[in-house]
Amino acid sequence: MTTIQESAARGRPRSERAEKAIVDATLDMIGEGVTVSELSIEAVATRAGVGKTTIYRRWSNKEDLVVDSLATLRLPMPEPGGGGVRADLVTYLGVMRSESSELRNRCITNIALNEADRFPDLYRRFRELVIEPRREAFREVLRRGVATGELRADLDVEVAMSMLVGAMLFHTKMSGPGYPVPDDLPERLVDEALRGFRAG
Amino acid sequence: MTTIQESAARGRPRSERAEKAIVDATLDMIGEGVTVSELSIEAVATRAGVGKTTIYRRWSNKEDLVVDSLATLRLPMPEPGGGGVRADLVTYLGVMRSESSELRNRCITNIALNEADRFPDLYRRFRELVIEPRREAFREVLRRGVATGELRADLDVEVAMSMLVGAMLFHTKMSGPGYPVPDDLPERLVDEALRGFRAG
DNA sequence: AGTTTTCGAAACGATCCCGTTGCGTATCGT
DNA sequence: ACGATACGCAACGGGATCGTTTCGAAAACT
Repeated sequence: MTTIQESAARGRPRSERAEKAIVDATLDMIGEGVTVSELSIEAVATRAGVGKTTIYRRWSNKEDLVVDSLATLRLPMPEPGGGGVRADLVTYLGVMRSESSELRNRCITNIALNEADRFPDLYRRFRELVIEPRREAFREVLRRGVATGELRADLDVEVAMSMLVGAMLFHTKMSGPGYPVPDDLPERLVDEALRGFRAG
Repeated sequence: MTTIQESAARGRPRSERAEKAIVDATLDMIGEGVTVSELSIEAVATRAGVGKTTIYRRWSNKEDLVVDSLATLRLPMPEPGGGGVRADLVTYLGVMRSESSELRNRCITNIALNEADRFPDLYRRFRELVIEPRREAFREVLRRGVATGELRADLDVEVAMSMLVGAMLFHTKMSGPGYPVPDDLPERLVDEALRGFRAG
């Protein structure tokens, strides 16, 4: 049967090592704040220690390279435990906080904040791939809180999420270099917010 | 007396019209999402209908041009009225919301969010000039609320501000194109937050 | 009128990046 | 071994922007 052959694969196979180096270089640069517009294949190749040919052989354009690179980011979304809404929210915000200091994860917010207008196609794919799953997980925590009666029944989940996530973003992105986000910010944020969110 | 002379000013005076056109072009482009790195003097000159010479004669480098341009942004910070904390907060967030749709004011968040890492010097000046005054005005509203007893005495003003401003930023910047910020978001945001902020 | 400075426009050589091609070498299957 | 493919590298012509310089015209003061 002509099933999907392993495609014969004659000749020298493509180097996974080179591929990883290319993706890593791409993500690192984006994480450092390089815009998609500014990101040059030439710079990626140099940084990855790879010939331009090796990149062009795999990706036909820059946008594809960026999307594929971002797609490799499988984010460590913590499994919400049974510790209640407060613990779950603190966990999620804690992940955001720790991620903000890691180069590799900075590219998430960098893309989300900077490229929406200029690369709508890239942004749309990125949004479905990375942003929405995380938002949904966050929403789910709040919805569960409402379901268990821990949170007010009439809580505006969307507004609540934007307050918590937005506050975290505000600190990680707007504090500027040299203004580290304090360790206990997630707790303080959640406690302050829950005063108004709680039922009863 | 050799006071600060009007410097004699022989020869043809510099055109204020050209200067304004240059600054306008700069702000417009930044508002449209052009990075400081990407901003080319050549493009500014073309857009302003001006020779490059005219720009280089006034600003020795791009960074100075950007800072000076940003400095012309005197922001319409609304005078907080006597309507209480809720009204003042809604007013401020409303300004943020309406500004997000104006090209000229988008450059504020664009600079604040994107350029901190790569142009720390520019960012520092921008922060002192634009960001801090606004934050201080916002903080002041909250502090006054605490003073009048309208808000809890132990309210963490910094956290409260980050929740409100961050939520607004979250909606204006992270919703992506084609997701307009609803008119009543400021009210909803403030009402949700005040549930936890209020005294009593 | 004469001097001085600015104006917009054009051109300079230099540098960067584009996407492609050719090269010699390396690493697979057969 | 041998053919096929991928590798890193260097070079190509083309385009954009850099910061500077030169130019003739315009606009102020003495």
